[in-house]
Amino acid sequence: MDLGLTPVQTVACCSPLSREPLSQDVAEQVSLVLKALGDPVRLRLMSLVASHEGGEACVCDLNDAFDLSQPTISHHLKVLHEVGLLEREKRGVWVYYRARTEALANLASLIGGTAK
Amino acid sequence: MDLGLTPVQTVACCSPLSREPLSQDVAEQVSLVLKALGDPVRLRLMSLVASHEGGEACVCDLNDAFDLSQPTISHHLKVLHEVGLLEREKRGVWVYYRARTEALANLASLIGGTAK
DNA sequence: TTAGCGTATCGACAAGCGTGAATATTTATC
DNA sequence: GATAAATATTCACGCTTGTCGATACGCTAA
Repeated sequence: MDLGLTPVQTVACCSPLSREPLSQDVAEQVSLVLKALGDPVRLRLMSLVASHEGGEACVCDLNDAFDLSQPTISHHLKVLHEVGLLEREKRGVWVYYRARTEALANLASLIGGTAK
Repeated sequence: MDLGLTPVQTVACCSPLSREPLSQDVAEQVSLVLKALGDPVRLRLMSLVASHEGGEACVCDLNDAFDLSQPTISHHLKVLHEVGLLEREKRGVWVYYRARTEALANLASLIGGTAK
């Protein structure tokens, strides 16, 4: 079933939790996305980026929002990126992360949705 | 901020991720719920219960759906219960778990919502 | 080229987590 | 009572994960 898609892309193609039992394969993919969000720091990072103007934020801004080392923040951003929740773009020395709002929307409808 | 509420109850009272940055306190509570769902087995358990007729299922049925020991399933159900995603009711020797669909809906609107 | 800055990677460590075997608890039946 | 069945708890064991310090990489400006 895996075609090199990121976990978030898998989320887009299935009925909500309450509609029918999740297959093991799908559950494994979706759980990766939820696990990525299941950390206070990453959840705040995601929220900071998503609520920032333009839906994107520079790493330099994000570092200052936490009492954590720069490598730690970088690590969390990588986790969110690998799972497909954040896009990464480098501009000069700075790196900007953008939230994939459709991914969040898909995840939301999988969790709480009733349709499809 | 904690008043003895379960983590899912905390989810109900805040704006979506993309609306404004999550506070650290809220992020900590919400991440507990997401962490609970961030496991393939628990995600399937949640889906099995939620999609079952009447929105509830007996543990006896759930055990058979996995290649895992009974204590392990019991453990996962406990995690989902403690976080407030599942309600527990004992009828005779059997235990039934029911999905809190409003909790799922609240979580969904926090993740993917734009309103409020 | 060198220096400096922003970001990522590596290595290591403690803490947390999923799992099963053994055991306990609760309820129904004999 | 005793026995059996359904579910929960305890304990122990690897594996994963969050964190930081040290270091490397990439870009820009002197």
